[in-house]
Parts: sequence; C-alpha cells; structure tokens
Amino acid sequence: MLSFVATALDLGKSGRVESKAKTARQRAHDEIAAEILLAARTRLTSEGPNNLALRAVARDVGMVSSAVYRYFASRDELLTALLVEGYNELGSAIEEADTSVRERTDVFERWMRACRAIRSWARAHPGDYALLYGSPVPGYAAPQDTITPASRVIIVLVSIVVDAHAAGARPPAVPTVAGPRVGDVIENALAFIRDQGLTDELAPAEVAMRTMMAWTTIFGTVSFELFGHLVGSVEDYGAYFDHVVVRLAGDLGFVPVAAG
Amino acid sequence: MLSFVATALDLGKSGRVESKAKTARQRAHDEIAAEILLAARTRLTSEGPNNLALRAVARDVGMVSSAVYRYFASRDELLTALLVEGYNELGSAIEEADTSVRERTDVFERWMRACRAIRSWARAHPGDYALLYGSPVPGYAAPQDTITPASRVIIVLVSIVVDAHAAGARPPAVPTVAGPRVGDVIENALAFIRDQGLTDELAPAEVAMRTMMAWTTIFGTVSFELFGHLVGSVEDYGAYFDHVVVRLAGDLGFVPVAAG
DNA sequence: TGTACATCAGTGAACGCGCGTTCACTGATGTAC
DNA sequence: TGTACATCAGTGAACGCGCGTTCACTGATGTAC
Repeated sequence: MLSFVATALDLGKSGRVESKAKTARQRAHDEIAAEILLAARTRLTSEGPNNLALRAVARDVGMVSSAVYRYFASRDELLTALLVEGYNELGSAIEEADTSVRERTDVFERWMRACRAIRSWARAHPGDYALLYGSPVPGYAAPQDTITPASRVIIVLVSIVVDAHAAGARPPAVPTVAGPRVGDVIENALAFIRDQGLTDELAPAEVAMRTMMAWTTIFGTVSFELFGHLVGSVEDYGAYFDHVVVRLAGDLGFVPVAAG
Repeated sequence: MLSFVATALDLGKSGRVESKAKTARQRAHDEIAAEILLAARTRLTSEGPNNLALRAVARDVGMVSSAVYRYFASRDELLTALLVEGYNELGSAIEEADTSVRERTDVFERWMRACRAIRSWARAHPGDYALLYGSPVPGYAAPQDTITPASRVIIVLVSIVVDAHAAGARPPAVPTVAGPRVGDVIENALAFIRDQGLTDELAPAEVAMRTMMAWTTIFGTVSFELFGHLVGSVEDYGAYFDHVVVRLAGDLGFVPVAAG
C-alpha cells in the first residue's frame, strides 16, 4: 500500500504516464522511497514529529544518512511526504467508513462510522496524527500539495451533512448576535460546501457553521484523548467519543431533538 | 507579576513562611529565576515548545548555560515551571473575565467573556498555548504539580454552567444509544462537577457531558485557528469564535432554542 | 548480441553546529561569634 | 563593629552526543549503437 501511494505521488508529480511499466530502476527507486517513508512513520509513532531526524530514519532503514538524499531533497521534503501520506491515509479511512454503509439515506449511521474512523486512525497512528493536527513543526510551512489530501476528511463530513440536509435535517435556531453574520464570517467555507451540493437557500450558513463546529469538536476530542487532557475525567474513551458524536449529529439535525 | 508567581511557587514548595521578608539573596534568586522563565517564554513564542533549548535561554538572559542549573535542576524542571506558569496565567485570565461580570445571574455574558479570554490569552501566547494544548513534548511527562493549575479553566466553565443550571438552563435531550451510559463514561468528571455545586439529580450527567463537549470545542477552535486549519475557510477569526461560543451556550441551555 | 558510455545508488568522511549536563574554579554575599 | 568561615552565583572548559547537508568516490544498472 505504501509503495502504491508513493508511486501515485510520483506519477502525479512527473505528469508522464507514457510507458505503462516504469523501468526496473524506477520501480526500485519508488519502493525504497516508500521504505524510507515507512521507517519515518515508525519513528514518528515512537518519538513524535519534532525529534524526527533524517539521520535516525536512514539508520533504521539501513542506509547511510547521505543516501536518503537520493530520495528526498531535504528533511522538509520528507516531512511534506509524511503529511501527504498521512492525510491520504486518514482520508481513505473515512471515505471507506462512509461508503461501507449500503443504505445511503441512513445518514446517522454514515456519520457515526465516519467519525469513528477518524478516531481509530488517530489512535493507530498517534505520531502521524500529532504531525497533522498537533502543534506545527517550527520552521516548516506545509506547501500547497498538502491542501487537497487534507480536505478529504471534511469533504466526507460535508457530503453526509448535505445528504442529511436534503432529507430535511435542520440545526437548531440560534439567536442573532452582534457583529458580522455567520454567512459572511465563513464565506469561503460556505462556498466550498455549496460546491458539494448544498443548494438550499434556507439555512446553508447555519448548516455550514454547525458542520465546522462538529468537525472541530471531533478533532478536539481526539486531540484531548491522545494528548492526555481527559485523563482522570473519562473512563471509557470509545464510549465517550460515541456520546460526543451522537450529540453532534443531533446538533446538525440528524436526530429529533426533544425540548429538555 | 512573573516574580510573584515564582515566589508563590517557591513558598509553596518550601512550605515555610517563617520570616515575612525573605533574605536579599533569596529575593535576588527568585527574581533571576523569574527572568529566566520570562526569557524561556519569549523563546517559546518565537520558536515553539519543541526546540526550546536551555542553552539558548541562558544566552538570552546573558548567562553561561551552566549557571541556569542554579535555578532549575534540569530542562524538564524548566518545562514544568513553564507549564505551571502558563496554566496559572490562563487560569487567572479566565477567572478575571468571569468575575468582571457584575450581574452574576447573567450567565450568558459570563460565558462569552470567559471563552473570549481563553482565545485572547492563546493568541497573545501562542508558544505557551502550544506547550499546554499542542502535541506533548516527547520524553517529557508532566508531573502532578501541573494538575491543579490546569484545572482552573474548566472550573470556571463549570461554575458558570452550574449557575445556569440552577437558574433552569437545560441542554437538549438526546436519544439513548447503545453502550455505556453517559453517567458511567464520565463518572469522575461528573463527581468533579458535583463538587462544584451541581446537586440537581435530573440532568447532571447530560450537563456534564455538554460541558466537556463545549470545553473541547473551545480549545479545538482555538487550536484550529492557531495551528492553521481554518486558513481559507474563515475570514474573521474573532467573529467566528463568537459564533461558536454562542452556539455552545445554546447547547448548554443558556439561551432559548427554537425548533428550526 | 556485444561493447562503450551515461546514469544512478549508496559509501564514508567531513563541515559546522547546537544540545544537556558535569565539574573545578573564582569572587561576592551572607552569617556566627 | 570586626573578623573567620560558610554559602551561593556565575564562569569557562570539557564531555559525548546527534543533527542536516555536502562532496568526491566506487560499483552496479541501464541505454545507444
């Protein structure tokens, strides 16, 4: 799977798909690049993103440190590859979780499975998760290439919300507050969601707002769990996460909300 | 203020308050310790928590690196002091924001100000924030001393919620889901909240659950803003945060929720 | 099919750097009589 | 009030370490004729 990802990346970069079968050398190159990436991810899990050292990765993969430069031009490029691979893996996980629900109108089930997939992936890859959603690595700015992979998660969440909205789900009304209106504050996010098919003119801004909040809460909950902020408060993290996610669905109008 | 904090810490550690005025030497020691801490926090802001180097801090404060060991036994101890000071500063900020509302029954206003104080502090001290709420520093385990300062934020949030609950605020009902019940999953958190004065037997578990979710969403939103995950989606971060926090209040029952 | 040349993978040494921590030391500041 | 001794702050050198990156090199694998 890793070599597949790396191959796909290189194809994307070169843009050439001239000869179906790459040369043996090229294939070897891709495989070893994937091996290096795998070693880097293993290090990531055991040590966190910040102490991730190119030399250590080279050591793990049985190479001398300078040899890694045949595959990645710098440490930053390695980090970028890790980001892209992480986002893509998480994206695949949540997409599969969503499409695994055969009854597409069962938006609640789709929501639950998609959210659980995020948490599962994060727990299985805590180092990658910290790299993607923890404090930014100082001195490193993620390049444009990471945006598309990073969007895959929110696209799945939005598509579920859009389907729910089409089926009549509505978030609760909120009182108007002073200051800019919701629609203006998240204008770009709103445009993005409209692109995903939400054309209803009645409540799209509120739906978008609640979707962003839910997205935030999901990752906030996962981060709190992984970063240790729930120790001593929560006994069963899985059950707690489920309770969170159910309420988020409710706040999006998926399930009937009775007045308390 | 910094020297006050450091003094308080030392008093707490030694336990002695024998002579009201510490010796001149002792006072100088405290002041310089505070100076080192301040330099460390400045470094924190400019470089993030992970590359925080004891040697660099010493350089900033005009000392040779070994001299720092007169004040902190190790880099870990410096980190702990930074954690404690950060949590305490954030705790003071939110407490002041809450108590600044004279009309104590105006729980909505108290809520808004408390939440805004968190975001303001985080933006003013992004390095400290990353240290407290970002990915954990690898190889460092926060000691027991940090728990009490870390709790100050949630205590304020809970106290507002408790007052609101006493005044009749109720979160929306949610459908029962399979698995452990809310009250069992967050048993310890619930006990903690009961200690804060929430004695009503009707809905305490749901209130506690919603409080934890709100707490998570607040910090999730701040983290997303500071860590760059809202770039391109949100135009006005302050207004966005307000919209989030208003909805959290609504989900806690602070403001009347009309069916959509 | 065989040879000559180009391309590439990986080595090993080196550069300059900064790190946390230890240690013997010099002065200055405090304390006891 | 003055002296002798103890305590402490800060210095500077050193230890051993790992880092990212460069560079000239040796072989092996590929390509063109």
